[in-house]
Amino acid sequence: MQPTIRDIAKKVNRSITTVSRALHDYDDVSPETKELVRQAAKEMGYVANKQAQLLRQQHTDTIGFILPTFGPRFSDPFFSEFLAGIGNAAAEHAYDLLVSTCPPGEHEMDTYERFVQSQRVDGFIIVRTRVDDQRILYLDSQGFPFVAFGRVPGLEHISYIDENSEHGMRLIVDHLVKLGHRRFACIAPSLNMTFATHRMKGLKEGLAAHGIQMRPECVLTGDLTEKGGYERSLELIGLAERPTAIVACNDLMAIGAIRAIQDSGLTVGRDISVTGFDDIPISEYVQPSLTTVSQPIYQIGRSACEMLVDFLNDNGSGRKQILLEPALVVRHSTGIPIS
Amino acid sequence: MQPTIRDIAKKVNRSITTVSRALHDYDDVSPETKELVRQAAKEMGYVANKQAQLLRQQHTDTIGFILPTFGPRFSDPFFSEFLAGIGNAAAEHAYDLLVSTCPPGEHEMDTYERFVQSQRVDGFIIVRTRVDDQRILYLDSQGFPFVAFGRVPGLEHISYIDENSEHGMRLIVDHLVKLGHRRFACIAPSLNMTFATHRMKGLKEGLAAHGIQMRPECVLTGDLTEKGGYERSLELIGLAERPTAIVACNDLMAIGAIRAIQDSGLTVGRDISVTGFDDIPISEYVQPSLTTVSQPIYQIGRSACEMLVDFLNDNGSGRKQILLEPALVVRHSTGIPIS
DNA sequence: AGTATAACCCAAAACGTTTTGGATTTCAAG
DNA sequence: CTTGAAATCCAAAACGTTTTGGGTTATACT
Repeated sequence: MQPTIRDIAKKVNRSITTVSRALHDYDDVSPETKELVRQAAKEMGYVANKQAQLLRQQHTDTIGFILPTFGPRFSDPFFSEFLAGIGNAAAEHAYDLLVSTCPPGEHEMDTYERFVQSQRVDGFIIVRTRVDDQRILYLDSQGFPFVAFGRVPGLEHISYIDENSEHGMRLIVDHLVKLGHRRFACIAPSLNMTFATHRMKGLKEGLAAHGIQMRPECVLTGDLTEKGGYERSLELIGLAERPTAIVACNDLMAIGAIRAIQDSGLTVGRDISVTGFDDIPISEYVQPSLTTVSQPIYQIGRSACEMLVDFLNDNGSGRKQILLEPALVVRHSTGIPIS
Repeated sequence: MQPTIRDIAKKVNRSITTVSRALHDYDDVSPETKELVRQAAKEMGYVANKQAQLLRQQHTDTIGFILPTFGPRFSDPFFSEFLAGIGNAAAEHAYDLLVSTCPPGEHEMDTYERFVQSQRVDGFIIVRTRVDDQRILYLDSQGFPFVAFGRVPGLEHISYIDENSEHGMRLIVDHLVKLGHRRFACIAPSLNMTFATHRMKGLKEGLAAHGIQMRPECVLTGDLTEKGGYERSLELIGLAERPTAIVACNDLMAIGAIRAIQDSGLTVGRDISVTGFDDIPISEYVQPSLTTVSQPIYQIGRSACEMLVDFLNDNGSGRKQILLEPALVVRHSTGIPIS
């Protein structure tokens, strides 16, 4: 059984008040008493009961993060890196991280409501914002603290960190156009994710700037997995007027695309160029290595967490919106089109 | 401000005792009162304050999981899938998941001690067991509930779930030998991870069964990342008597190996065959696709969590050791050696 | 001597629950 | 009418902290 503050009090012959205050270094406790208490606490292996402490203090020192898990084979490296970021930042600021998993839709909001109403967490980190994002609408309406990775249209006041996907996509387009590409295709995620809208906007505007337009049958939507990228790419390859460049909206789908092209007997970077987005570590190792746009996912996780912690402590000073500039990473999945 | 049980009591003109008991469906509350209370609770949007509830009940309904994060670019798909497994299982049993991140070594034990002593979690899930695993030694000595993914030598009594890596490796060896391979090399993880010892044992015994022995310079240790696999493979390729098969102890390193072979101007599956271990989703999509051993990571996460929950509820009946049989997945990174 | 100040200490309340150990009422049986 | 049991209810204690609102003593100053 863990010793309590009461046990220490008994041992050192002081009141529990004094013990508590000694441990918290209040200055109405004599140095000798403080030393005495600290000594005893250490000897007895005392560690404060967090539940009790937090109940009294009326906050939780924990931040919530709900993983939007899609299928059972949920293995997007994006998330483990992001999680590492918030986890480490949280640990540094003595916050705990309460993680829940929940597929988007249906019971998702129940999970959020349960967490805020039962006062289990002080704030949330929201990832992959959506267009009509119920999670954010709800938290915002409740005045519950959160920071989002991703903007959400129509809600400019919320705290977010995001990368400038429009710009990232323009970098990709410029790169491909410079290589000589004119026939573009694209594999987009479902457009209710805001990052998808930004990437598509950047893509279309980038192309428009060069007087290029994608034909409607050339833009398909995939589910962000390799499998999705693979299947959509086969469709694109089968098109009468075959595209020379497939712009995938994330690396995983791009990797699927590479594979589809190879399975069709074509060569990536010659017959068809492929680009990704995210620069997950593996994209350097696939063959050919993937031209993509890098975003510092770990760092974004860290920053998101730190923004939230700042907010919880200072009650909301500090910068609330951050937009990161991405960088193009040219590798070998893109080349001069042969046709 | 969330309403409390006291507010409900006032509203329905009963004591807080009765309200509490009504909400918990005790049978010393009249049906009418129950209905009344429930109605009021719903109207007022009452949700129990979890901190208070748990303080009183002297447990936490949360399980702890500490992610052993190596570098900042921590993006092992293994972990996101495993996490999804425990997360979903925990949610189903109304447990929360407290996740912390901590690089192995140094302060790792502090993190564990803090969690158990501050009574923040009811039990732990431990992943990637090590040979002298301080975490397990500590938890076991404290009688603190946990289940491990991975056995640990000398501690047969602990609750664990593991897959039969020895067998998995023997499947790989048999497959390669049947193809005609005799010159094997291997990229092992640090041998203080128990899964590494099992896999190496399986590998060596499998080879021995065919009268094959690996030369010492042919077994190198990598850090489980693509990068590590790539670098170690370059060394192996540079060897005077070049191996015809590189057995990597996980998929990520295998993917690095594939890349290294290709960068050296050789072809995978002809000049050198490569095998992985884990069957992460991407291994189906690299080129050539990876021959590997599949283990149901998501399911293992689920089971580990369920074992722990069972233990916490029943106080320890039920099966405590599970060993899963892996399956060989033959793809295109292995073939008949040409030499 | 009286009083103000500083230094140190503590009892009790509070946080929001659950549980303990009855108390009261009702009603049927004796 | 008394008794016992069943059906309802509740005051208070408890969980382990932190905070409030003081109290006591010693010292220094007028």
